[in-house]
Amino acid sequence: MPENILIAIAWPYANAEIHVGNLTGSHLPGDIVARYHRLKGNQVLMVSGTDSHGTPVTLRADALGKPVEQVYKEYHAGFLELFQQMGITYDLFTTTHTENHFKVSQAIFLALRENGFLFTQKSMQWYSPDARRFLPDRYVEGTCYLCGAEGARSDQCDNCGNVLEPEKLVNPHAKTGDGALELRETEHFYLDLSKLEPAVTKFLQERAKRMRETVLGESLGKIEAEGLKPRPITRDLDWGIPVPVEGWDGKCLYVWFEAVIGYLSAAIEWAQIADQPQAWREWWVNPAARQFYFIGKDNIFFHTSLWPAQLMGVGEQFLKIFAEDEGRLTIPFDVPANQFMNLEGQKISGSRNWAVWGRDALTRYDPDALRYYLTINMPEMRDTDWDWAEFVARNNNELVATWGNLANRVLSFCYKHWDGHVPPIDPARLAQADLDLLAAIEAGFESVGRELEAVRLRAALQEALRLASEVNKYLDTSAPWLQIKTDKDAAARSTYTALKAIDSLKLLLAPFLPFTCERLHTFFSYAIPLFGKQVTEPVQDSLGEHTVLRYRSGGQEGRLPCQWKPSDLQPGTKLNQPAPLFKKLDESLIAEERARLGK
RNA sequence: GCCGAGGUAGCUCAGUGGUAGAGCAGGGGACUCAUAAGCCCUUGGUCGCGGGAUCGACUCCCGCCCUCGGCACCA
Repeated sequence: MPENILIAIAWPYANAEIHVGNLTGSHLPGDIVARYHRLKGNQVLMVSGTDSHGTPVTLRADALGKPVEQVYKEYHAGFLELFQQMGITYDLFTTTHTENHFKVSQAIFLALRENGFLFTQKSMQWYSPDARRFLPDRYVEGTCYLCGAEGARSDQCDNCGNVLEPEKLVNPHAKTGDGALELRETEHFYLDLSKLEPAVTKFLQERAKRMRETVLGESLGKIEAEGLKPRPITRDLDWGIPVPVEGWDGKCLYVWFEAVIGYLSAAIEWAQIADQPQAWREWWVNPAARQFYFIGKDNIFFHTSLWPAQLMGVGEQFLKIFAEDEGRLTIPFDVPANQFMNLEGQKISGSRNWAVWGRDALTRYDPDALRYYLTINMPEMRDTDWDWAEFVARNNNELVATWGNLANRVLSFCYKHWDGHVPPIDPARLAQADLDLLAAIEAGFESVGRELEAVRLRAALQEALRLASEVNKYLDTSAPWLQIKTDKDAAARSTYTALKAIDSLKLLLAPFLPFTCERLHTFFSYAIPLFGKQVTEPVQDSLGEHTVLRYRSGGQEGRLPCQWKPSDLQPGTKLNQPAPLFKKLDESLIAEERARLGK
């Protein structure tokens, strides 16, 4: 029976391009797991969108002298292009600036309020009369009242590391250059996380066995040590989602509160666009649905504590308010957060251009070459490093040599000697060695599948590559290029065996290397593709127009049958002219790429 | 400062209370279907440092050093 799998991926913020660290951190692992479950025939919904609200976007817009909406839309358009080229197959990639997301977020807010998890509190905030707005603490600097260091942020001093009370900061001034600041009173809504702490603790304990050490330590360990404290969830801002309460004009829901709600609102928008308006419930009002959240380590708190607290806090109220219906929202199954990827030994930094940008890299390298390196080097347990020499070495020694060359050597040998057909053998006459190899490869559907289920993607890819190596060893032993000189039937059997093994490996590798596996799939002349197509389309609502990225499955009813099973390659099948799947990379590019960094 | 994760062969990483593992790189060999790829053999490590309980630890406990993240108004 097909399972419902929600693949939820961190929402990229609309003030920077996406780099390899972002890709390997969340978008790529999410896509790999989504493709695996689609191949298994499960019902997958993979969603994310551009986080378009909040102060950083407005500041960026001010700096560029452009309207905020234009700025977020420019980044959004770039994201859509990247995901299509990289094969990140979102069922819906939307944005937080939609009428639907506004409604859903406001309903969550009201449901939490109804259930008594919100309260209001007044506080003093720095206000810029010149800019006519309150400034976030992050944008106010001054002298630390504890250690005397200059350049302390009003909420925290980077010199002594202490958390500061903003109103005590000495000589405060705006980082953005606005004139004198004054303290003004303001009022905000707070989410009373302390009331939800027992529920969050239970939620984490129930998942402790499957969650990564890094994720659990960062959340459960933290709560046990410090507890959960109330957090403000509104801000003095005009770019965002209005607080749905009378008399609260000029205030918006704070971005971290509303951005995570996007996982739910995007599912609802997807259902509307797909013209099955109730379909989102299969992932969101279904205790059996499994939700996976792919994020970076900087985001752990928001996804393991805050978002579950919001979901559990709304109880049955959300569905009552939003749909006049009954039921509870599904809570996360796992949050396989990744660590960070550095670049040539240093932290990735957009402002210093110490980065490998996704769209730029794709102008010079094939998506599967990038996907391979980003997966085999994924920061699952600890930070990893993108090193151009290693990229070239792994591409040439592993991807091309072990797998690409294997597919090419067998296909071209077969194509040449059997006139473009799979050797017409009698499968009943296969030798023990042939059957042993096929059994070893077919066990991969279990072993690779087990790693993918547990979201251990490096291990899964390593296992698939190890199996490819088994086929190389088999070929060396059976040596069909020698057999064919003396015993063409024997050569036909070993070539058929190797072809069938490759046909199975193609599926095991497809979640990781979708473009080349799809191409290999066509060499075998299959009628049904492995994967569907990505399309963009405009959507109109009361806020205007936004463009979304969607995924269309290649199947008749929008879904392909289960293909995650061993090859059933028929002797005598017509093949298409094969060609190498990957390119060897020249070592000279290492120096070229390194020269680009930091400029 | 506090909390958390990590520090294992030249590189990237896996691992466990009982004589240290893989891939790549380095060295040697036989072969030629293949993108000079593949296959076989092989050299590398006092498992961050210092103590402790144990018959015995890389693995458990304590202390320290280094790297990274978080610390709730950056997402």
